[in-house]
Amino acid sequence: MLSAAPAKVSAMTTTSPQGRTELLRPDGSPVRVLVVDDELSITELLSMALRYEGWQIRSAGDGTGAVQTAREFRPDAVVLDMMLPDMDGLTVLGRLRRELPDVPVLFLTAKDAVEDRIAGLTAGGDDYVTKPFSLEEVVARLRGLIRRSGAADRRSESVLVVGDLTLDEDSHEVSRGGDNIHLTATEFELLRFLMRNPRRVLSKAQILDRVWSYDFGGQANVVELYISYLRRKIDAGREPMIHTRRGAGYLIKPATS
Amino acid sequence: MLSAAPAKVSAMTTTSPQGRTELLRPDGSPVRVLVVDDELSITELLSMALRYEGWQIRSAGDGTGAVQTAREFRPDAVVLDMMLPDMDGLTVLGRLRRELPDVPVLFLTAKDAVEDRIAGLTAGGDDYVTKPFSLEEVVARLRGLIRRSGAADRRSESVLVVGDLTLDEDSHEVSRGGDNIHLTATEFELLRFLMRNPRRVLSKAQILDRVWSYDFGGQANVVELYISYLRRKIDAGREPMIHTRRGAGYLIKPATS
DNA sequence: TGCGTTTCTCAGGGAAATCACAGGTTGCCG
DNA sequence: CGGCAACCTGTGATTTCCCTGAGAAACGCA
Repeated sequence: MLSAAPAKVSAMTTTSPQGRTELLRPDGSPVRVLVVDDELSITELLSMALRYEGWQIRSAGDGTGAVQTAREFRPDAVVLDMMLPDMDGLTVLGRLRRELPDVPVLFLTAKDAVEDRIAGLTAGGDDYVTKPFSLEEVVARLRGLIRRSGAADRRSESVLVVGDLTLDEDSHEVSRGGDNIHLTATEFELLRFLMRNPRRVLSKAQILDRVWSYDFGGQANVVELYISYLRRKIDAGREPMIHTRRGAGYLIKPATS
Repeated sequence: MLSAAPAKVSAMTTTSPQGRTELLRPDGSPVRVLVVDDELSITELLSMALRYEGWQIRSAGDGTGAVQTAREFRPDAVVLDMMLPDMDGLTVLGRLRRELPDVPVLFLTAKDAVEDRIAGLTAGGDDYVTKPFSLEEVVARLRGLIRRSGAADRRSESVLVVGDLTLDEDSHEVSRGGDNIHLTATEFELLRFLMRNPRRVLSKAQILDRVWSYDFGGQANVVELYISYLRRKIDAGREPMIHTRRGAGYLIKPATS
C-alpha cells in the first residue's frame, strides 16, 4: 500500500526486504533523531530501537550536549527527557528551538510528574510519553511527529494495511473486511507491531520488548494471552491472519496466501 | 488541490494529510504572522502554536523590534501585546499602521485593562483577547481576522461541519440535525477543537493545552467533565458522535460509520 | 448588590482493561 | 504411540480509567 508510491513524486517511503515500511526524508536520506536522557540505559534502549527503524540516531546525556549535538547533527526530531542534570527541561527546549525552530520534540516524563510541568507541551504539535514507556509507543509517536512536521513524506499515511485488515494510527480505528473492530490499548499496540512487520516471525521476547513497558516484570505468557484476544476479535470466524510458528513466535499475513 | 482552483479566486485553503484545513495566501505561500510580546514564554508558546497551524511566524519583544520586523517581514496579521516595555501600545500600533496600513491586529490585554479603549480600537476590524488566553481562542480570532482582511480565503470557511453537526465560528451557533444547541464558552471551544480535528484521537493533555488557558493549573479531569457536558447536549438521545478511546483520548466523527 | 450562569473540585460508583494462574489442547520427537 | 514442551484460553482478582452528581467558588449582568 504505502510502497505503491506514485511515480511523479520522489519516493519517500521505501519497503525493506523484510516488508517493513520506513520513513525517509524528501531527499531519500534517513530520518535523523536526537535522543536526550541522562540515564544511559534509556538512551541505549531508545537508540537501538530507533536505529532498528532505519533512522540515524545521536544521543546526549545533558542539556549542554543536547544543544551542541543538535547544532551540528540537525535532527528531524528530538526525544527529550524533562529531567536532566544540568538544566531544566524547558530551558533545554528553548535553546533547542533557537537552533532548530521547527523540530518536533517528544518529551519523556515521569508518570507522577505529569501534572507538574507538562502544561503547554503538546500545544505546538509536540507530544510526550510517560516513563516507563513501551518502544512501540515511542516509535509510533515519533513517526506521527515526523510525518506531521513535514520532514518526511506528507503522503506517508497513518493507515497500516495487511490484506483486508486496516489499522488507522490517527483515529485508532481497526477494521477487517469493512467490519469495525474495537481493540483495547494493549491489543492495539500489539496489532500495530505485527502489522508493521507483516509476514515476519516475531518472537515472544521481541514482542514483550517492544509492546510492553521496559519495566514490565510479569509473566511472559501475557503475549500468548493477548494473541488469543486478538485472534478472537480479528480472526473470529474468518480465514486466520495471525499464525503461530511453534518454538519461534507469531506472524501476521494476508489471509489469501 | 491547488491546481483544481476555481478560476475567479485563487485557491486559498488546502487540506493537510490529517484532514486539517489550512489558510494560505493568494499566491499559495503560507500566511505570515508577527507576534509581539515582552514575555518570552508567551511569544514562544504562540510561535509554537501558530507554526503548527502552518503559518510563518516572527516574533519581537518590544515596540521598536516590532516595527522593524514588520517592515521587512510584511506579515498578514499581527498579535500585539498592549503592555510593552519601551513604548505605549497605541504608539506601537500607530507606527505599525504607518508601515502596514491594512494589516489586522489581534491585541493581547490584561483582563482588568480599560476595555473601552480597546473596544474603540477594535472598531476598525481588529480584535482582542485577554490574558490568560487559550490557544484555540487566539488561533480562531486570527483565522477570522485574516479571513476577513482578504489576505486569504473565502468567507464560507467559518462553518465547521461533521456529520449533521454544524458549528459557526462567526455567530457561535451550533446545531445538530437542525436543532439549535446552546453551549457555554468552554463547551464551544472544546467542540470547535474536536471538530477541527475530526476522526482524530485527541488526548486529554492536548485538549487541555489548546482549549484551556495557558495558566490553568487545575485537575485534568475538567476535560472529562466537559466532554460529559457536551455529550449531554450533542449526543443526548442520538447516535453518539463523541467517542472515548480509553487510555488515549477522545474523538469526534459522523454518527454514520 | 444580588441572582442566575458558568466553571471547576471532589469523590463515589462503575465499567473496562490488564494480568496471574491453572487446566486443557496441540504439535513434535523419539 | 506416549510423553513432553509449547501454546491456548477460561476464570476471576486487581488495578486503572472514566463518568457524573453535588456543591463551592467565580463570573457576568442587570
